[in-house]
Amino acid sequence: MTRASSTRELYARIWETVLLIPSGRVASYGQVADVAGLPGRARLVGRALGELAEDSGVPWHRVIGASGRISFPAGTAHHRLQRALLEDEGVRFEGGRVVTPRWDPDADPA
DNA sequence: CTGGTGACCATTA
DNA sequence: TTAATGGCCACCA
Repeated sequence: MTRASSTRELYARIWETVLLIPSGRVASYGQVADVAGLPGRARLVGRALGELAEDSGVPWHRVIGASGRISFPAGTAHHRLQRALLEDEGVRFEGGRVVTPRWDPDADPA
């Protein structure tokens, strides 16, 4: 495998990982980083998602903070959109926190 | 080059 | 429970 990964390649790897998250499930930025083979690089995940085009098909909304909270400030359009998309998939919230179980990459490889 | 910023996170207090 | 701290590091002025 290639070792000298460019930032673009790392982004691609992150997007591929996010694509694996099943509908109705959520994963944290750090979790995505781990699965993508980039432990400790949670911030890179957020950066990679910010580069996505609207029609990318990557389910960016299934990625939330480790605390179970949406990372966009409450009240923003981004925040409302992400929450709406998740609720449409059956993800439940309680007190601004996701209570639906996290994605388990081992149990749900695809 | 330096310094600030941030869709983060685990730890500590 | 919240707040501060240190680590992470790509990107930008």
